[in-house]
Amino acid sequence: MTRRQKASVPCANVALDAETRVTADHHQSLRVWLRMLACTNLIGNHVRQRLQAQFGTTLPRFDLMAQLERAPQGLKMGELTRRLMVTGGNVTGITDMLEEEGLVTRATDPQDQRASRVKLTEAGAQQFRRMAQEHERWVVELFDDLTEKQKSRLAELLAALKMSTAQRVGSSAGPRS
Amino acid sequence: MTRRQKASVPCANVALDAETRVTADHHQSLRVWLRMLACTNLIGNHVRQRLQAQFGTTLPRFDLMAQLERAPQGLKMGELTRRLMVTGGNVTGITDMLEEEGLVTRATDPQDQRASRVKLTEAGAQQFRRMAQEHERWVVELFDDLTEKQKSRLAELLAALKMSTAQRVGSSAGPRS
DNA sequence: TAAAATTACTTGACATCTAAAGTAAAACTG
DNA sequence: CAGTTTTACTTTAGATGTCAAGTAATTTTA
Repeated sequence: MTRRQKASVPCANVALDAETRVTADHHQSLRVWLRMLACTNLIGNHVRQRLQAQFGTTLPRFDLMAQLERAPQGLKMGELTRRLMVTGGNVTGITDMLEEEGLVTRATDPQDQRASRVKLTEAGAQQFRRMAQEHERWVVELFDDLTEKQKSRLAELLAALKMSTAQRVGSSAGPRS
Repeated sequence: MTRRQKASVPCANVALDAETRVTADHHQSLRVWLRMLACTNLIGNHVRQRLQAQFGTTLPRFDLMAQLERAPQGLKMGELTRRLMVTGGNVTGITDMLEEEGLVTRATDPQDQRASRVKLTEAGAQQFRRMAQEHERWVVELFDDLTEKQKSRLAELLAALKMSTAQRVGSSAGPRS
């Protein structure tokens, strides 16, 4: 699979140090990954529970609607798949649900009979706006201990991590079965 | 209407600034949250696909085994539920699977007939050690563009975020149905 | 332009996951 | 110490997720 290019150790005379450094690096990266996962779980669980309690909806539905809200002309299924970073089958299922609930519409693209364009209905847009407002409040509240500077720095570092990661996940990156 | 148009400009500016600041803060927190979610999805998808391809197993199974590996005396279901930040029913299901595969054992706690203690079998421990080694390699590789300093800072900021969040998710924090 | 390959999406089988209800043992209460 | 409540876990129904196979339309290719 992925050939991990063995970066030649700069100073060969410190093999032990290199080994130690590599090990420390491993633990550092793992620590960051696990900590980030914990944060994501905490926040995600909180938001999910509130969405269910206050709006009777789910996080995946909210996420899909959020994408559509930024694209008034609608999005094709493939585009949704890419943006939500989930597989196509999944997007099909969630779109089915939202369509049944009258929150989105699916219309075959006249330019390409295979594709369909998904749009928020007026009811969907209204519901989303109400939810988005609360959603923002919840997230902001959870970040309340962090200063503006800390949030800026965190945003920067996560941008760097995202680029580092996206560059390396290659073709097996997104689940786009 | 015919009132003196005295709307003190300084005051208005202050109000506007305050509003602007609040709004900016909202967007900052949201930006960080969405960026973190993107990183988590990228890394999680990558790891999941590799676990499946190279070991024929899944991320939830790996995570559960990882918890057991650090607790040679075993863990009770409730403890696993807490550590994995998922609901009890979920842990029951995954444990069932791992038990069928002979990777873990479930033994009723003699002190408390309701509870059961879950342990890695020798086969489970062996398989986990093999997987963990690769897992570490994958994660480290994805972080490769970040310097040690950046990773340290990221770890710090995520620790702060985790505390800020954990403090506020209160009773509805973890999914411990 | 007919056949092959690709693309866009859906379907089906199955693994997670939650929320809520169910079961049984332990702890608490009057 | 009987009755209630709590705790630990399981079960169930339903939503979400992957992966792989299927369908149909578009594009490529020979």
